[in-house]
Amino acid sequence: MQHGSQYIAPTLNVDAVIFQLGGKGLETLLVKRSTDPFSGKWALPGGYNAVGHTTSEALQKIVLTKAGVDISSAVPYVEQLYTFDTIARDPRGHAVSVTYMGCGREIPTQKSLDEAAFFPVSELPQLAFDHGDIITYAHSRLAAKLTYTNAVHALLPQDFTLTQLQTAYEAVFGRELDKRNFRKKFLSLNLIHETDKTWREGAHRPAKLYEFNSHTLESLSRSFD
Amino acid sequence: MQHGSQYIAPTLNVDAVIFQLGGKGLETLLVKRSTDPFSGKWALPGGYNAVGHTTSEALQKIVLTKAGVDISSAVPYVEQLYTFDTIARDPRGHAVSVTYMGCGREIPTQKSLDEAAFFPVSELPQLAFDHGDIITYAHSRLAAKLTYTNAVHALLPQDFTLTQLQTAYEAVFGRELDKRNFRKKFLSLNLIHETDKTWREGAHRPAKLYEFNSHTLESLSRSFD
DNA sequence: GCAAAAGTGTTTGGGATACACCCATGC
DNA sequence: GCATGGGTGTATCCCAAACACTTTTGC
Repeated sequence: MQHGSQYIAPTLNVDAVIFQLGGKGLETLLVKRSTDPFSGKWALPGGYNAVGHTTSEALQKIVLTKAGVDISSAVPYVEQLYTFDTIARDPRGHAVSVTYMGCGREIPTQKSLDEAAFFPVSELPQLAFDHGDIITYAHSRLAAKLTYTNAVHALLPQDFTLTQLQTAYEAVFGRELDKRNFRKKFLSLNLIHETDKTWREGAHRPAKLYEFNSHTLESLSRSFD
Repeated sequence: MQHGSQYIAPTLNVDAVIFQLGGKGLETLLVKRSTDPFSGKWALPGGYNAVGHTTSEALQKIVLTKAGVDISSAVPYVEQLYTFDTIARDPRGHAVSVTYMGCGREIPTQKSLDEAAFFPVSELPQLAFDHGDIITYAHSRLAAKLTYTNAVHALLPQDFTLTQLQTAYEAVFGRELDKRNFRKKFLSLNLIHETDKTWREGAHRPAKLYEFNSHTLESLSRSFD
């Protein structure tokens, strides 16, 4: 097939699954659609990717505009997820969506075009398009990433307690872990070190605070859980 | 941004990294370009994805036409790899490429538009576009897949010897494995069973032939190497 | 002193690794 | 009988999993 003659490209979209931890575990950012199709339904923040912009650039701009979230400052870990391309996924016509997955913590949302909110992945509303599938896929990918990389750092503050760290893993994995085994194993990976600070909260012993040695993504020497 | 006003989509391409085992280890399918850009250079089989066709459909058709390889019959394992989208990757203009990785064995190539051949990944010619990066990425992904799935089956015949199986792993991993440990570990995964056939070849003891219990993709209970 | 979360060790079983010789065949 | 690749077992170490009590604080 030659370009130019009668080649027509499908629409190119980008969509983002942005995770953070909240009171009810892992949450994902959604926006309420105000136009058809799926007007009134919640959806992943996303939109058109025009020629001349990379998918990351388009994503950055769209998520800021539509959901009021600035990925470059508030979402330290972002990776491309998968490209969804079934013909029928958008009732307006063939649209290929390059999806991304990102993680952050206490992500601030500015004023935006659409109403935006974080929903616990365990209590998602009805979703537009195939966005439910995309979230499920992103969740499983995040769980996998936590087992063989230091990606958790993006879900935690700079200084964190071992309990917070364990809670992050439990929220993503959806199951409880043994405290003693978790600490022994994680500390043996040499990814984090103690600080001289402690965290006091409530009527109980204060917790030591830890820091990651590096905030760049690394593969673990042996996989975790 | 609204569709319709002045939205123009980038060109959508698909490209395939098709692996098989050959005399010099892991090989990948390339086609020789006969037109600019990169005329005369080797490239991955790929081409335009027009509206109305999924990327798999487009891939299927393009690889058959340009390289003479019928994916549906000769490439039992195919998965989507990554979407490459840097603006400058195609000198003709912004083209987003959805790439796929596939594995087969003794893949027949029919007559095709372009000259097509398998090259050992250790001896690749100069490649067009960013196709060298794509192959490197596909190779690392394949190695990872072999550690946690039964995907090797796609590189082997229906009946195979344990030596063939080990050789397949060694070719993909690029290093040698211990024979006794390999056999003990692989057999303990319960993915394969002995047949009553044997393989005679050369002046030495004949080898037992094995079969996979299932040819559908499965995740291993514990990861391999 | 009591409630609440932080912190800490030992035992046991199984898989990972390292390693060398005998077996069945063709010529 | 000899060359060639097929086939096999053991000892050691480390990691994974299971499991319960003491410590430090606020009130």
